[in-house]
Amino acid sequence: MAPARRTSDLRGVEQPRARKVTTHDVAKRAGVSQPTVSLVLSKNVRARVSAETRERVLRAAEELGYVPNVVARSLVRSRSYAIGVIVPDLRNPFFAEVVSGAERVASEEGYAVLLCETREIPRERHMQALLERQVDGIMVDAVGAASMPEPMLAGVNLVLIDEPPDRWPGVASDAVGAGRLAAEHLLSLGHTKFGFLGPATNIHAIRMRERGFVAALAAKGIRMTSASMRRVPATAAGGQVGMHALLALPERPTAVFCSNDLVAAGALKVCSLEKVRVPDEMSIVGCDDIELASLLIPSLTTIAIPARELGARAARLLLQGLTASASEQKVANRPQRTIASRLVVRGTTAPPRSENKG
Amino acid sequence: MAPARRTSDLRGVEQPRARKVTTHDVAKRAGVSQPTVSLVLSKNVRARVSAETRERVLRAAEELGYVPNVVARSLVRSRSYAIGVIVPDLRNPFFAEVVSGAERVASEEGYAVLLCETREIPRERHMQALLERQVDGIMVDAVGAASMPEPMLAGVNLVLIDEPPDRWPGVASDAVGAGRLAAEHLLSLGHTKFGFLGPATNIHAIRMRERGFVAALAAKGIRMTSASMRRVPATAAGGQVGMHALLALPERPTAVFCSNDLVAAGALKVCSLEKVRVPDEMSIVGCDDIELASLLIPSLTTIAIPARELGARAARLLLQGLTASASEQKVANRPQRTIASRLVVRGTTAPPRSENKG
DNA sequence: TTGTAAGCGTTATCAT
DNA sequence: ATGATAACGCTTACAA
Repeated sequence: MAPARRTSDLRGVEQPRARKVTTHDVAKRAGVSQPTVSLVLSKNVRARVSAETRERVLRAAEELGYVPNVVARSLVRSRSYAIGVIVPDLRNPFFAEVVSGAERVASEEGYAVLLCETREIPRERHMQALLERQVDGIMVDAVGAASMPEPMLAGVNLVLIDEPPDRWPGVASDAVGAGRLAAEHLLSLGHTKFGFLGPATNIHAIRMRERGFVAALAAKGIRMTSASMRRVPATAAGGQVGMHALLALPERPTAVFCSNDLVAAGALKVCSLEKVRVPDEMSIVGCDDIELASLLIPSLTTIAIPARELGARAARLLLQGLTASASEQKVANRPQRTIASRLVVRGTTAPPRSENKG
Repeated sequence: MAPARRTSDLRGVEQPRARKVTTHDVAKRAGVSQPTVSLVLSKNVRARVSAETRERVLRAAEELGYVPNVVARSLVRSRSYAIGVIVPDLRNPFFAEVVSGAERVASEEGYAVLLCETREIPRERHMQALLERQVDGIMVDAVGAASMPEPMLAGVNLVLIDEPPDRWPGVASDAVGAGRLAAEHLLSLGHTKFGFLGPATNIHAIRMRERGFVAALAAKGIRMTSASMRRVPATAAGGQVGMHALLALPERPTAVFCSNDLVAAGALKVCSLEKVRVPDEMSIVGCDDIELASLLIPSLTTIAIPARELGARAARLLLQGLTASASEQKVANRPQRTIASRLVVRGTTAPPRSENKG
C-alpha cells in the first residue's frame, strides 16, 4: 500500500497541490480501461470507439480537470514536440524578431520553443541541454553552427539561419545583396569616398554584407582603403567609436555603410554631436531595418532584412522536415533558401556636398 | 524479438540516425547493471559506487557518446527542469530584456526556458501548453495573469512580473514611482501645462505609471484636462498620433509624459516633423530606458526600468521556490518585491520657453 | 469496440 | 557496493 504521494508543495498558496489526474483516474470514473481513455483523448483519427464511450470519457476527463502529460507521451513516442532556437543575443531587436517569428509558427503547430542565448552561455552547452531534452529540432541563428563539435551535430534536425550554406538546410537573407544595394544606392547619389563600419567577426551574414559592399564598389573601380574600413563591435557603441575614427581621417568619406542599424545609429549620433550634418556632409546607410531605423531623426536609410520572416520560414522548414513522410522529404531537403534584401531610402542619404564643408 | 527500431529518419543528411544510446547500452559495455550506470551518471552525491566501476561506467558512456534522456528523468521525478515565460510581445525591447534576464538565470541553473508570446496566440492556450509539458514553474509578464481561468492557475508555480500584487509571488518595477519621478522632474523645470500619452489598457504597470504621474501633479494642485490625456497604443505609431493631437490643442502642453519609450520616440518624431523644437518648445519624458532612448537625437529623458533585472529576479524567485525545502519556504513567500525606478535626464527636457514660441 | 500487456529510459527502493 | 524490480503516465500492438 503506497502512501499517498506527498508532492512537495512549494507554492505560495495554501492548499496542497492535488495529485495530478491521469488517464487511469479518468478511466476509473468513466468505467472503461485506461488505454481506451488514451484512445479517445489522443484524438487518434483512426481510433474506433463508440460514440457513447467517447462521450463518457470526455465528460469524465472534463469533470476531473484532466491535463495530458506530454512528458509521458514524449517518452513513448520519442518525440518531444519541442524545438530549440539558439541566437546570439535577444537584446538585438533583429534576433528578437527572428525568435518571435519562429515562436509564432511553432506555437501554432503545437510545438514548444526552448530559447537559448549564447551571449553569456556557450552554444555547446545550450546544444547539449537541448539534445538531452530530446527536442525534435533546433534552429541556429548566426552563432557559427558549423564550427561546433561534430558528434554534437550528428543526427540532429538542424535548420540554420543566416549561416554559411552547409550540409544542413537553412534560410538566409541575401547579405551580399544587402551590401551591394547599399553600395549602388550611394554610388547612384554620386559618392566616391566611402567608409565601412562593422565587426571583424566570423558571423557569416555580417561578413557577407561587407563583402557585397566592397565588391560592388570594386566593380566600379573603387577600392576602399583599409583606414576607411573600421573594425568595431556591431553595436551602437561600436558605431560611435567607428564614426569618430572616420571623421578624424585626413580624407574623410562622404558616405558610410554600417553592418547593422545599431552601428548606424551610433554613427549618426556622433555626427550629430560633432555637428557633421547628415545627410548633407555625411550619408549613412544601415542594415536590418529594425524599428529604431524609422524612429531616428533623420530616419535611417537602410537595407531591410525580413527578420521575422526569416524566423518563421526557418520554423516552417524545420517542422516540415519533422512531419514529412519519406516521400515528401525532397521538399525539406532543398537547402538554403534565401530571402531578398530591400533598399529603404529615408533621410540619412543624399548626394555628397563635401565641397561646401568647413 | 523486437525488430530493430526504424527511427524514421527525417534529416537532411544521409546516414540514418543511430538509435539513441541508453543507460542499458552503457551498462552492457561497462559490464554493470543499468541502475548502477544511472547511479554514477546522475551524479547523485550520496551515490556510493567504487571508484573503479565509476571509472568504467564513465568511460563506456564517453565512448558510446551517451546523452542522458531528460524526458525519461522528468517522467519518473515529476520535474521537467523547464520553466515557461509568457510575455506580450518580444518585439518590444523591454520584454526582450526581461526574457533575456530570465533566460540567463534559468540556463545557468540548468533549466530550459519555454518562450510564449501572447501577441498572436491567447495566453490561455500558452498556459495550457506549458501545463501539459509539466513545466516546473511559469513567469508571467504583463498579460493580466489574474484574469485567467481559476482552475488553470491552481497548483501552478507562478511568479508574476509587473502584474498587480495578488496571491502569487512576483517582482515589479515601481511604476507609480516612475510616473511620479517624471512629474517631479518636469515640475522642477517649471512646467505647468502637461500632456500624457498612453494606452487605455489593463496592463497594470502602464496604468500605474499614468496614475503616479497624475497623482504627483495633483499633489501640486495641477489637474490634467481629459483632452491632454491622449489614449493611444503603446507603440511609436501611437506616440505619433498622440503628439499630433496634443499639438493641435488650443492650450498646447509644454511637457508630455509617455507611457513608454516607443511612444516617446513617436512623439519626438512628430515634433521634429512639425518643427516643434525639443526640448525648447516641448519637453518629452519616456519610460523604460530601452537602448533606443539613448540613440535618439536629442537623446531621450526617461525613467529607467531595470527590465533585465526584473526578469533575472523573477527567475531566481521562481527557481528558489522550486528547490527550497519546506523550512526555507518563507524566503520565497515574501511576495511582490519591487525594484526602484530611476530618472535619467537627457536631452528632451528643459524649462518651458513657450512664450518665445512663434 | 474494448481490454490486456508490453514498453519508452529513467530514478528509487529495496535486497543481496 | 551493486543488482533486481517496480514505478512514472502514456501509446500501441494484439487479443478478446
